[in-house]
Amino acid sequence: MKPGIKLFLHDDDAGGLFGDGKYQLLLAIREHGSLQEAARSLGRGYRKAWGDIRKAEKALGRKLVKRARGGSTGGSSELTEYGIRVLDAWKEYRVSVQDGIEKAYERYLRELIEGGNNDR
Amino acid sequence: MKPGIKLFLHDDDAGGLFGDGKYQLLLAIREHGSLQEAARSLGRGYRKAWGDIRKAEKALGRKLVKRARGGSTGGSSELTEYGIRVLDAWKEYRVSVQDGIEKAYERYLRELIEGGNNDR
DNA sequence: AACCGTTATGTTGAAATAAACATAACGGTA
DNA sequence: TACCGTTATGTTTATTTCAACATAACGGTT
Repeated sequence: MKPGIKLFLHDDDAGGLFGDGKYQLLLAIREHGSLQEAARSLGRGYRKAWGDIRKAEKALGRKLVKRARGGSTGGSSELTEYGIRVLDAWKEYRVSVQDGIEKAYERYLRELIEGGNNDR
Repeated sequence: MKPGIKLFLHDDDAGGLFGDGKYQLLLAIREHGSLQEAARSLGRGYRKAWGDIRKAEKALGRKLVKRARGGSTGGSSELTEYGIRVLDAWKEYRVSVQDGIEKAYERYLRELIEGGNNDR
């Protein structure tokens, strides 16, 4: 039994505009230079991945990925300057929160949840 | 655009063994003395609520709610001693994490996400 | 111009999750 | 014993979410 979290950005109504899933996608795009490859590397299907970054960009009102199609390579995708900044910032945010959670779990819940006396 | 979280306890495979939803349910049970009423007050349907506490109890290996059926009142539900402890601990845990998140958001993301220069 | 791999979308199917419906069991009270 | 409101479950339907399938557009290369 362990504590888990889901982190995301939301805009009142719609949920999940940005989160760990999209973060990982950005990461993979940076690494592979292609949305197709990025999606494949995450086992996620291109269609979904494409829709995800589209949604995130719409929500943030800024482009995260610079995409090109055609050409000898078929096309490519790379992060925009802003995309890189978001990627890096989210990483720090994530780590910071994760750290806080583990400490809080330790302080408030661990003993109660995992603690010994199973009277019933 | 605001930061959100979902907190839960999980056990490797199965997810969502305990979380804010079940926390609120416990809260409502304590307040109303009845699972029926608790569910109704949360607009959740008795069947689901019942299954939820069942699942949580199984996951934690302990009873959270003392239930009785029949009698002049028809029946009743109240928290066990352990249920109360879990309830209170989760509340503190929740608040602590929420607080940490807001600080982390401020530090790492706010300006980037909500910040002015919308060049594109 | 034909080819290739990637981006760009619509559409359809499958799987997980939750809501809705339907009964049965219980046990004080009248 | 009949009644009532609640707990206890099974079952069936609706909703939401994601995977799968299908095509078109693009644009350097050959």
